[in-house]
Amino acid sequence: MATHTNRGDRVATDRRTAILEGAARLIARRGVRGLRVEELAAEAGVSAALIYYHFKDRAGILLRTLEFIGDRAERYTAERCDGSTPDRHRRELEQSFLLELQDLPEVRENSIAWGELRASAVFDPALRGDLAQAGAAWAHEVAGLLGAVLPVASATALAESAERLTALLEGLSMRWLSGVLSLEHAQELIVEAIAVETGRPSEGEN
Amino acid sequence: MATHTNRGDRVATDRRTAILEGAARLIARRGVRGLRVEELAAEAGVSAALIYYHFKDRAGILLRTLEFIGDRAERYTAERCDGSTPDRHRRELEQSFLLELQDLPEVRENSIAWGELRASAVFDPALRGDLAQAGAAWAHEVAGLLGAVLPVASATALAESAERLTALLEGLSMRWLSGVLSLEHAQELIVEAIAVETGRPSEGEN
DNA sequence: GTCTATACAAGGATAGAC
DNA sequence: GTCTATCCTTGTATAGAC
Repeated sequence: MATHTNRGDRVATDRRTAILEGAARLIARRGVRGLRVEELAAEAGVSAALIYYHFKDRAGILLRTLEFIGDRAERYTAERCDGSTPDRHRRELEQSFLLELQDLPEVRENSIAWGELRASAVFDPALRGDLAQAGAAWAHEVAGLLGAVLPVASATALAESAERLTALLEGLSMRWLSGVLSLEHAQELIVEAIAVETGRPSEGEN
Repeated sequence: MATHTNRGDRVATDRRTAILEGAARLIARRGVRGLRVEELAAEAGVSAALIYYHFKDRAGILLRTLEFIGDRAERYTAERCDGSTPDRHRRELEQSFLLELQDLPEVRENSIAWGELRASAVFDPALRGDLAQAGAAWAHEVAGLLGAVLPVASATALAESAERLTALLEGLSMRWLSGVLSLEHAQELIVEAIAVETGRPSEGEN
């Protein structure tokens, strides 16, 4: 369709991105339900009309923003630091979870947005596609890491372990974000859960 | 203050309860954020003005409803069927979790409301008190049940196990409610998690 | 305590100029 | 593509009669 790319298009794309970044920030601050188009316009430094021009309506904004956040998450999720030390694999597994439990703006934004997406999907089936897809990809990745730690485990056992660990992380993340659980404690709990799931209760366990 | 209780008070109390029940249903259907006072009025068969008369404002409705739901949850949570069969205690523990994973209107309502409360608390610190209190009580109860299964475990180990299991249940519950995980699978996963946490990997595990 | 009627505000969305 | 101005729906909350 687009036979050429002029400066106007570049500017437009930049504005689009600015809007999405602003939306991510605002969702982290006020939630999906608390996102106001006017406010987003101010945050992104554009007019409200422009947002409608680019994203059709409020639902469009939400959908694109959640996609945007999903893509962005792959950046800090994609930590490949191979090597073959003995329990190197376990560390890698732990890392992949601990990366989601950090008090960094981007991580918070992504976690909050994910929680919001999950909660909204309870009432809005339109969101379930994204949710299921991203969730499955994540679980699959975790199952792979688990497989490296437990080479003898069956594929289904690995898949179920992965489901439990990812579901647990979501639960812990929500407790952290809702101010009921400290970040440090959440980190300890997930690490210990990994230990339990991989059959290595660490010191102090029963 | 109230020196007597006449028929008018009885009716008023009934209406109050009807409103709270309606609110619970509506929250389960549309979420906390989707709760509309007019709609609630219709659902409860009263006028909107009456709701404001009884609950002051929208926030008041929410707070009372969440209390109401919390109290109601104790009913089906309070299953005491003692006896001292060998792994009687484990069954009791499993039951206490499986009670939260049933496709009954009341259970759904409570689970959804709980998820909404959790999600709302991320942006509204006013809700964190209720959340922390109810969560702590639940975790404590679970720790007790765990203690019966693992008499030799330390108190902290039990508390941490309880935290992991309750957080996992919340995560699984959200996945079920958001239509990404079947109820049966959620039940299997929590039962298996209990097995793993109590150190008895069931058949098929690695 | 409970209702009807209504004021009032906020927010989503569009029109039309540039 | 982008803005300013504006419309209009929806939803919270109150006034005042009964």
